[in-house]
Amino acid sequence: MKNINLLKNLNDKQKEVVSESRKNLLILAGAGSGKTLVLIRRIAWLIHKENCSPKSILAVTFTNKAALELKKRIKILLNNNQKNNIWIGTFHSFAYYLLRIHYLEAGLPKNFQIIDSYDQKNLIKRILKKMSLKDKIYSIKNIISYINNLKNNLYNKNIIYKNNLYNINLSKIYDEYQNFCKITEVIDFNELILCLYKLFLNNPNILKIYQKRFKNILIDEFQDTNDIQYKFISLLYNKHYDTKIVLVGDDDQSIYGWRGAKIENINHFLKDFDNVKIILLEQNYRSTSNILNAANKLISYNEIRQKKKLWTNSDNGKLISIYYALNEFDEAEYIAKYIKKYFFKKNIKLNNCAILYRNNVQSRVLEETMLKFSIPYQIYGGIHFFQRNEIKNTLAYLRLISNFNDDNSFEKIINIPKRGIGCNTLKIIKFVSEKFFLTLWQSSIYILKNKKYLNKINLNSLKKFINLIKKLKKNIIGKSLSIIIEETIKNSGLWHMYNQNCLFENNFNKINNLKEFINAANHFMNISFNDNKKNNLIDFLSKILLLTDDINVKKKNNNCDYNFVQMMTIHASKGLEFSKVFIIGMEEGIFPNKISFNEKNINEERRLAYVGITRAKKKLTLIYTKKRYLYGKEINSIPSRFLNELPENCIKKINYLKDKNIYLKNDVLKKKKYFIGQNIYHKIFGKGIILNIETLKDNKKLQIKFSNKKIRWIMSNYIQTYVIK
DNA sequence: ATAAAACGATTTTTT
DNA sequence: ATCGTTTTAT
Repeated sequence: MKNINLLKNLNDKQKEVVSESRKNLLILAGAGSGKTLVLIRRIAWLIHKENCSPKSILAVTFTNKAALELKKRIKILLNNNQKNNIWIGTFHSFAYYLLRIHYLEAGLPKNFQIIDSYDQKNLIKRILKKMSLKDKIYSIKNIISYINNLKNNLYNKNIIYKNNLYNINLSKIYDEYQNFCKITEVIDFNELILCLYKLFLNNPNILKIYQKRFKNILIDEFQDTNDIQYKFISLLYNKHYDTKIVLVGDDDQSIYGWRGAKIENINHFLKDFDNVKIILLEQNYRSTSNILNAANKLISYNEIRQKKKLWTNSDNGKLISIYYALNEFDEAEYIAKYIKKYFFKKNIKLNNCAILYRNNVQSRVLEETMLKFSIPYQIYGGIHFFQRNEIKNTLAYLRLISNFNDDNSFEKIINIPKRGIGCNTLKIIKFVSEKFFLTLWQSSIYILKNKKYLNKINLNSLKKFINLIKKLKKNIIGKSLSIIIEETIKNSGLWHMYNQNCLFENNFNKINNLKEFINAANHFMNISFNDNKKNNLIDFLSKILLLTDDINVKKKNNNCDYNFVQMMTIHASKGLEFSKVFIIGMEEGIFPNKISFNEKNINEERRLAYVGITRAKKKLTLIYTKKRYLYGKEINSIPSRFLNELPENCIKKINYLKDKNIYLKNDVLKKKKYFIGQNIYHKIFGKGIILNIETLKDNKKLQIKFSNKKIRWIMSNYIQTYVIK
């Protein structure tokens, strides 16, 4: 083990990063410059060459996925199977872990729970209702950014906002929000980090323990850190303990400014910390010269940036194609035909091919077209697994069981499945809760005890609900997590509710998601923070919000394993690479997005384009259209300004428009016709015959008898229905 | 209390 | 177009 050469196959700059001794480092690592490899080697170097204890190393990543990858690769490099005590994780999981230990000093309840942005949104809606403020004026988006801003500025209300009525109300909403979190024992994602920051600030003795321990701090994706995270790093760093920080980032790939990330933190670091050495990793091992030249030229239109220029030893490669499509259907078909031509005929794995887009809505036509051409694909993103309604409902039951005072969850499921507790009953429960300063649960108990406020029927419904929750809670004792979840889903009536209408495609998926959730429970418990193997429900419920996984991948046309065209937003593609990349919708208003038509945001859009382009290894195709349907309207497209910012000698224009006009009239505009008795084929259910047709606004609901004799209603626009010619 | 109809907004998304 | 929310009708 001691013989591994940690500098093997590295260029000079990379070697410098791995072996630089006892200095604060700022590593500006361009796309495809071997950043992760270098980070891993550096960690191994610290342990083997500088005799640092693995315990002294804190490595912070932007996502759990990245953390897992880092852990895995370090384990392989260090070639040991035992736990190595290196702390690798996100800011949030680090904060969570420490706050569970120091909850008392942090002023948190022992069983505090975490709320995600979805819960946060719901909570704000409820507060607006309670305060009778119109959420059109006080938009949820503004309120969330107000809350996050305040937390980023350590609750200092005086700094940013003027004293007008609007801001006074915002401030009131904020107080309500914080108060509500306190009562129901929950904290949001930002508060996690802020709480730990405060804990350290107010308890120097605790801070000292961790300052002494973490003498090597490495932060990946530094351009994505926000204010409070930066403040936190500064606090944890103590030069008197010889702490050394390595920050790795790329200001050109900063695409999360809208979420509060501050590229300026790179400059702050240079100013605030002593003895910082900057190392540029500019040699790219991923792309051809043409692709890199295009990326460099494009990003040079951003004026304020750390000047950095990617270069490569590889040859020019193919020219970048720019295809001018008639509309989004033509756009998708061009890609489908290309894939058929180059990937199918030559038998190249489809995983090497990615289709990237600015907005998720753009994936729909792609999806239809891939199905039409029988090309297997995977879509990343869209609605997150844990934000699906059926999962959220299950979570709400589980949370209410573990904390009766969780008002958010209480309100969410009080009438799911329907049990005759409507908004009037809820209003009364709320009224009583406000009158006596009770949570919704306590208020319900009060109402039941005093038999006041509600009539007999409603009283009875409420009693049934309260008893159900009590029964569910009793039932979990001594059982394993997946059993708890399964029984909660079944006993709560959720399973029955979704299963009842299982004939509909939607509910069929929901039941499947619930099954997946039950299975996932065990998997999640295995990913624990360090050695903490406590398998209790409370820990699990917080963890799944922190340790989100890639369950939200949608696979279709699954002919063979691991062979799908990859489809995702450009944001989601960050950190990945593909031989062949298509970027679609290169049009003003779409990319750059029309909401970003101001200088600051245009720069971020440009960085996004830069990220997209640099995903490609061998061949890149950019597509824009003449016309496009968007939100039900046809618009004339204007080519994206980014297309004009590419060097002429790297690109090749393709324009088949003339031939396409005839083709379109005959094919794309023709709508499918269905009739009773027609034989069809469905991608999941197989062969079937149409029994009944119900016409809706623009699509049709088909009742189909499948070969297994089951009868289902299927929406015709679900496309999995194929007409057999 | 619940179902149907009208209305309206509409980027990116991880923790 | 589509999804979520609010209003209106049963």
